[in-house]
Amino acid sequence: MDPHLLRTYVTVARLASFSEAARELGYTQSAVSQHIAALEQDLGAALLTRRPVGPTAAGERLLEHAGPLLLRLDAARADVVRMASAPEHGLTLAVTPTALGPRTVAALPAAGVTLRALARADIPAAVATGAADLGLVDGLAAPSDPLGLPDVAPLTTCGIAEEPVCVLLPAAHPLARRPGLRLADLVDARWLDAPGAGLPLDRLHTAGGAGGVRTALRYEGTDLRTLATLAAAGHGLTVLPRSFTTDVPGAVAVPLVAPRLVHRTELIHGGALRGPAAALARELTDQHRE
Amino acid sequence: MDPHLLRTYVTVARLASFSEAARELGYTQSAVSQHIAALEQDLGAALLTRRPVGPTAAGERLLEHAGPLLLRLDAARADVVRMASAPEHGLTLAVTPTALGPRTVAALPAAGVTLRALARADIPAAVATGAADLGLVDGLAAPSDPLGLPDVAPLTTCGIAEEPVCVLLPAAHPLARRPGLRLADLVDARWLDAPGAGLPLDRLHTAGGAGGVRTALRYEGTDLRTLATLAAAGHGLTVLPRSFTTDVPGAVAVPLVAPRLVHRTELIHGGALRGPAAALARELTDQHRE
DNA sequence: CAAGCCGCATCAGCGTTGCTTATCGGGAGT
DNA sequence: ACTCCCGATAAGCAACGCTGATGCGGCTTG
Repeated sequence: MDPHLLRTYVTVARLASFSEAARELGYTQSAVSQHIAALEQDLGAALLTRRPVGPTAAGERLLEHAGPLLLRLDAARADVVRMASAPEHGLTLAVTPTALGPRTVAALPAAGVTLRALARADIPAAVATGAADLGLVDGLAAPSDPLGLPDVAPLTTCGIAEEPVCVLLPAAHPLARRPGLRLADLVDARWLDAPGAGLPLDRLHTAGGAGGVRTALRYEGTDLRTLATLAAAGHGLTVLPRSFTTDVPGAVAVPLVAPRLVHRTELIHGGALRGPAAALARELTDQHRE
Repeated sequence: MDPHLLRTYVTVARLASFSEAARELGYTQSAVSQHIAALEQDLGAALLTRRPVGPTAAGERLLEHAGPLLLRLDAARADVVRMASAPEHGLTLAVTPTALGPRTVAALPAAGVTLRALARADIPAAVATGAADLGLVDGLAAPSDPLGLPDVAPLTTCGIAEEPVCVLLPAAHPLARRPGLRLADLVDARWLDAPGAGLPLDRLHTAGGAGGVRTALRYEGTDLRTLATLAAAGHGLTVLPRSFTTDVPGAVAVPLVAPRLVHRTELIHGGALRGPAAALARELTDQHRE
């Protein structure tokens, strides 16, 4: 199974056309046809239906494998060349929106930094393939428990910050005066579902037990300011790390005391840390250790 | 990066010899030398030191990637051909020692079953590569929480059983009369460390907080009977799923009530379930649902 | 210290693979 | 029914990859 063949296969499957795939890959249509034929003969199974072009059952299966496989391949290549090439001057960070706490921002070098906001699931891939030098991922976890990240490649991750999480309530909310909230107090509440903002509610689901969390409004952007404003206006509750809950007019942040969850931020990097990336990583981990 | 080249690279690195690797792979020494040269040129980095032969820093890095990569490749091939080939008559199960509960044993077909006891970390790989049709993995987890398994390939897992865990104590132990035990009661106790038996203590570590679990005796076998006997003789405590704690002379099993952990068993399988494997999987999951 | 040997690199030769151009066959739209 | 579009197939050619032979450096041995 040549990765080359695999790549043309996924291209054909994506475009649903041999000729289109050939154009995109810079081959002739004949070559693509031969690639697919070679793959099918090698695996002893039909992978594509022709006319119309589409994956068979076995082909669907192969597609599920192909993505991670090619990703890992890129990751391996990137990781090795990174060790041999000269340390770069710039620094690219892949981050989830809520992973950039004030302390982290303060630690950034003054110039030459590129921030790339991504969905949390894409950050390991970005770091692995070298699209970013470092990744910052956050999430809800039990204290000192690691976040479970998809292992697309052998990456190193270490926690760099943990802080309490707060529930953001409109100031007029009956529970806004409480010193602390238990999730059980909020079983009847409506939530803001904000999958793009990095704090998925499903972690609350599983931590809170069987009761489903009901969502009032779904926000697909990544801007936390908007999210906080929505919460203040009473469109639903949301959980945020404490340092993000200051200065939200009309809203009150109440710490979540049960279940015991913290907002945890992890730094993730490949094997070779060189140049400014190494300096930043050292600083962030040292801060946490202190 | 041809997987072929990768395979010869890991072989050379493992045997620390070009000629030996050539012999094992059925190539000439010349071919192996060319393979390595091609890889090094492709990646633009030296991977091996010659005389003596050993991986460089970049080579070490590549080795870490190569294993999972080749595994995934095998898994993809196995998964696809499994969909196309005729359903087999036999049935191979990869299991951890404690994953085979009495209910599971009862559900096995009368003939044609091969059981393969493996370490838990190897079971996903065995299922992915087709070395086993189904895998049974157990572990300690919070109720209805999935076990975190290494995702070597797109596999499907579903829980098939959960049962309380018990601490196995010598009958004479001062705590043996208690109706239930908290882990906090046992901070001073000595434990049996049995990494091969499938219930690693480290899960207790993380669940129980910072305090280290001190081990009195390390048992590297996989036999639970021996483990139970050791516990009964006072060589240390151990945790076992309840159904494994009956009929241990001289020992008493006391349920662990805090932290709330259950012994969870999961069934793991690839994409194509056919023949007896499908029947068994259906039965086990149905039992659990009821 | 010198000779021999072992092991990796290099080179020339050759078979096979893999890509291209050209052509065929079949299904859909007009 | 004609035509267009798309994928399969055939022939040709270049490049790749393997083999066998040779070169060279280091380690062992007498």
